[in-house]
Amino acid sequence: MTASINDVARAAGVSASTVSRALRGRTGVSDEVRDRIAAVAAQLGYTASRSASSLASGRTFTIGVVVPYVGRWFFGTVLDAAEQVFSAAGYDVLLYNLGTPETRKRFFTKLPVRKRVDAVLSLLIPDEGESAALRSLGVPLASTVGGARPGFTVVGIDDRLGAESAVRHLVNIGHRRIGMISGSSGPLHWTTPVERRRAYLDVLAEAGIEHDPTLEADGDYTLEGGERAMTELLAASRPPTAVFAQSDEMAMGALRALRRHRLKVPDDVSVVGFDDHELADVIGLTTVAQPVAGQGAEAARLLLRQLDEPAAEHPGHVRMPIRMVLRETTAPPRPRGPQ
Amino acid sequence: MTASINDVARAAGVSASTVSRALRGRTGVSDEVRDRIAAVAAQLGYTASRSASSLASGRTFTIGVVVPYVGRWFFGTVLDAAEQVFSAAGYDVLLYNLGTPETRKRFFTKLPVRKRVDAVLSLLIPDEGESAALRSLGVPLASTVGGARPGFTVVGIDDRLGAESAVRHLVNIGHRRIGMISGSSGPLHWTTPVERRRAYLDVLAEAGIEHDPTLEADGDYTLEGGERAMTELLAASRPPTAVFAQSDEMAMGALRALRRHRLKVPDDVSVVGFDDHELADVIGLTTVAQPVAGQGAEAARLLLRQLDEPAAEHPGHVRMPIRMVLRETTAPPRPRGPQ
DNA sequence: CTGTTAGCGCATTCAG
DNA sequence: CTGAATGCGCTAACAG
Repeated sequence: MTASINDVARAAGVSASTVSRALRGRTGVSDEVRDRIAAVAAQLGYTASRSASSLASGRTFTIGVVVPYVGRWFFGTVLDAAEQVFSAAGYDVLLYNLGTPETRKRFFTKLPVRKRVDAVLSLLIPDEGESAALRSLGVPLASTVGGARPGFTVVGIDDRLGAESAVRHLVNIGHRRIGMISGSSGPLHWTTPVERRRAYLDVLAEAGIEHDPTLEADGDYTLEGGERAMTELLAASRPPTAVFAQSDEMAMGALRALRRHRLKVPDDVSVVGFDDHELADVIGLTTVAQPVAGQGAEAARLLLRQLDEPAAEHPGHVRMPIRMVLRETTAPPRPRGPQ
Repeated sequence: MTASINDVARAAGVSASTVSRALRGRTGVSDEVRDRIAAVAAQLGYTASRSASSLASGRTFTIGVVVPYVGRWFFGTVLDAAEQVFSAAGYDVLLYNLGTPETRKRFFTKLPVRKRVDAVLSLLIPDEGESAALRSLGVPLASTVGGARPGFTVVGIDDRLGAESAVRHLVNIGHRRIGMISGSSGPLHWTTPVERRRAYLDVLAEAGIEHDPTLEADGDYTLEGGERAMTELLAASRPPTAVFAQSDEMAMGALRALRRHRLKVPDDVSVVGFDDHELADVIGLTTVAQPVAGQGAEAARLLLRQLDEPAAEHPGHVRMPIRMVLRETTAPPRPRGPQ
């Protein structure tokens, strides 16, 4: 089949170990021999078998990346940035897309990454058991979601602060009936929606607004879910004049629902999202911007650093900055609300 | 470290080969022994090392997927669908994100997938040299983009037909000054924009409309590119009353540019896209819908089939259906055009 | 049905 | 600076 290290050794008139040393840039090979080997290898189209070198060295030069759903803009963007960092450092990426409960369960019970990767980057929040499973791999772990977790380097944002800015903005421009579309359908350990909800409740309380449970709906972090949730909210006896959606995709779903109900944004209802999706600007969506690609790149970098300097001290939790972006989907409520 | 096959063998009181056979469901192991081995393996948390088994068997149970840009909706969606098919069949996915010319070049010269994968799915169109490089791997190849290529199983759509529908729609509702935002900045072998442009020219000719080169601009298949391109078109001495964008993302960029110029869509300018992006509906974009996830899943399935039955006959080119989706960004031109 | 014997292709000792 | 030996963990023949 394809050339092996012995083929190269024979053609270059040296031993296999010399080829191995030469090609990996190890010291102890004369320049002349190194050049000759490089030339022969190139000519034969030789590439070391990753399986064989992993087996021999114990290193795989592969990073496992676990994603809840690659197709979603947020995760695709994080993955994109992380992959660039990894590949620039010579690592390959093994992708695990865990969209359904079954695939997720299978992944964590079978752990196909065992003995296959040097580190794992998780774009989903593992529960206790899943965390333990990952820790049992004995490799560096990082994550770009959720709060601090033992054994993980977590790169994230201050969800509480972000959500507070969003809701406070609505309060500041005069809204009192403020709804929320949350993304809480996941397991309990998924802290993001919990944090954002707490911020919502806090800001309402702080503004002296009584909390109305009929103003909350679950949007499942999807466009369709956001649309359904908004429809629910509109069906309330006293619908909201403003809505905080915990993600831009849900906010866009809400906008669609509003359009279907022939309600004007922001005249009838204001909408604020979270993320600063690449299309938020096209739509004119007011939102809380977070560095999505930045978090992926940073997490990847921290992971590589752990691989390079296993002994050094490594941060457990890094927080990246967020900022409020005002666009055209929010405005003061009408003198008298709809209805 | 972690348990090896010998640990399991010893604990179960059998030989390593029996463990190997038992765990892989091969025949020739008594049920009693099989159960015992399974129990011991589970208890020890044993998973076979992929490196070792690949080295011994020659199979990797890994598929290499080459993507130009994971963060883009189109590719993320294709990848998502393909990954699901692969993982359901027990294959892992090695992801190569080739966003820049450098990473792309490095990938095709070093071919890190050599000896690492059982098959390759390409979501980008390789040029002649790149195709040859992939073919040299000696594994089944598939692609979801571009036209038929030797050595590849290509799953795609009829780009010509799709583009014709889009432009014809604009002609049918009365437009005569029809611009196009293309995605042609890539290398020449990228046939998609070429096909779509030919369709554009054909439909214009068929309608007796003279082609005006100032009505064409390159949008680079990105949102920003689409915006720039639209801005260019608006600067023409006689700007278009309708625009065909070769992708929804460019169309969205065009919409943004139009908004910035305070032009109404579709009153002042009609816009039609291509893809049926998940947000096209939110925005009300008229577009040519293609089965994006469907193409990824189908390509993955065909690849697996080639792996299962290497000897059988395999299709070289599969075309999936497309359809025109009319929404709110297209309408007949004003009685007298803008200006 | 099960154990024994050989490698798979490479990295890593250890000599020289 | 270089080569020879050894083993990484597993699978695939071959015996029994």
